[in-house]
Amino acid sequence: MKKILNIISEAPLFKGLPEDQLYKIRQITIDKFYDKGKTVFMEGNDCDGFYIVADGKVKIYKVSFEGKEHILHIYGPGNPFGEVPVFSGQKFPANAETILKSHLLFFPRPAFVDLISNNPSLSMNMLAVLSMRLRQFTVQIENLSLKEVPGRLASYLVYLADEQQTGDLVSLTISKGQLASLLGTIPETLSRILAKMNKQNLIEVSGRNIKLFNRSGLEELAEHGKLQ
Amino acid sequence: MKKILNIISEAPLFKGLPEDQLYKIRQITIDKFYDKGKTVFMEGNDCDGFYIVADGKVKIYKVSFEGKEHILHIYGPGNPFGEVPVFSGQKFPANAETILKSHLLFFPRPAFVDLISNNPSLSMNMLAVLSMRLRQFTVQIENLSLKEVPGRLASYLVYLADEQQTGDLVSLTISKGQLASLLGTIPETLSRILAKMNKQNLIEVSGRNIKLFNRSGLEELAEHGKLQ
DNA sequence: CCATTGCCTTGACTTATGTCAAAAAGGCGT
DNA sequence: ACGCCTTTTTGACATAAGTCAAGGCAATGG
Repeated sequence: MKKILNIISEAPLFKGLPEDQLYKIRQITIDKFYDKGKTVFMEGNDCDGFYIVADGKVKIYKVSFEGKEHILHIYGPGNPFGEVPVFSGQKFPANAETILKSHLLFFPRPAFVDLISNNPSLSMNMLAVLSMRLRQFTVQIENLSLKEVPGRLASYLVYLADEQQTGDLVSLTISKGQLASLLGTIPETLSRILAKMNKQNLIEVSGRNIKLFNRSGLEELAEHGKLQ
Repeated sequence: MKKILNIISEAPLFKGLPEDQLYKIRQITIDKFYDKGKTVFMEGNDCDGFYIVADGKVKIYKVSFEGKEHILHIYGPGNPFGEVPVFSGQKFPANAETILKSHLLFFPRPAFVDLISNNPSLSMNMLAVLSMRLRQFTVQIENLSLKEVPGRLASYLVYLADEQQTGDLVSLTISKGQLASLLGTIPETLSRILAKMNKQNLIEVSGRNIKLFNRSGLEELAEHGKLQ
């Protein structure tokens, strides 16, 4: 287990803050440990603070009336989540559940609000983080409403490849079912589209490892293309 | 034309701020006037500040490669827009265009950042506004990925009715084409669904005025229903 | 080594929604 | 009132993606 102060100092939210501030932040954090598949909070719960992933992985998702689940985000180490209602209101707008055994840092709302209102650079960081989130959401909405599933998948693959820096070999860090939900579709459809992309020599899938044969083809697909 | 100080003091972003702060804010605002259908900024433009609608109406939208347009928001008096890149980066993530003759207040980035980093309550307001936006986006994504068009339309109508406070009579403040885009669909589909809802005595449409006959039916539809 | 379990894939079918084209309705200035 | 333009509606059709059901595959544990 990493030292908490380390985790804090590396989180984007607290990046660049002076050491004495980090100490104060350290003071108010509460460690929480969860097994895989545990609920952290549920939509509608009162928000008494927010979290940062120290270790593990958390999915943020919504559930439709019929029980269909749509994953909004999957967060890993360093990412904060549940911070929205800290400022806007008191209820969580979605569900959070660990998809791996996880170590979370919890920041109680009153203490954090106190901290932020006395620290301009912390609030600037917070503003930057929220803005980034908004930007991601903009992209997500664009994807959902302007692109079809193959396009969304292609842009996810390209994004993964950029992130993982392993050339043309990417590996999914989540199950295909979860990926389907993240892309706003269902496993069957995802499976069929992967098979199609395979057949067209865009990619080669073996389990969770995917080789990108034709990066520019994928990028074009992500932009505007259709799959034959 | 309203006094600028009035507009500022009534905007959610600046709500509750002391008078001397409002004056300082007033000092940095720049008035801008646009005719209907004018571009305020475009996706990819460098962000040199953000805007608040003083009067008129502005649409924020994305355009797909084929030229298909999806409206993300429509903002009216009091609403800020373009504030995201002020904190997160320097490019605007979407396009902004007036859909009415509009009067906008412009806040240059450097002056505003200066202001906010010296004023904890302003930054708390800003955090609240951004959080609210994130919450709305969450709902929008949920709608797009978990609901079909009738559900999205129903929830929009119920939302409008709540907002307009005119009982069961709502009037669209935007064209049906724009509404279609806001709901992530096309005018033809919207038209057909309105006709269907009509036939089922859920609503009665006449031009831009819509009478809600069966509010709970609509709410159920918004939640999970299908239209026969 | 086999059985259980969860995850993924495939096939046949249905349906919601997009596309294209044309007509109808509405708004506006002359 | 007229013609012009935009918006909206309607119809016939195409298609992406969801549903349901069954089977395969792989990992895990007795």
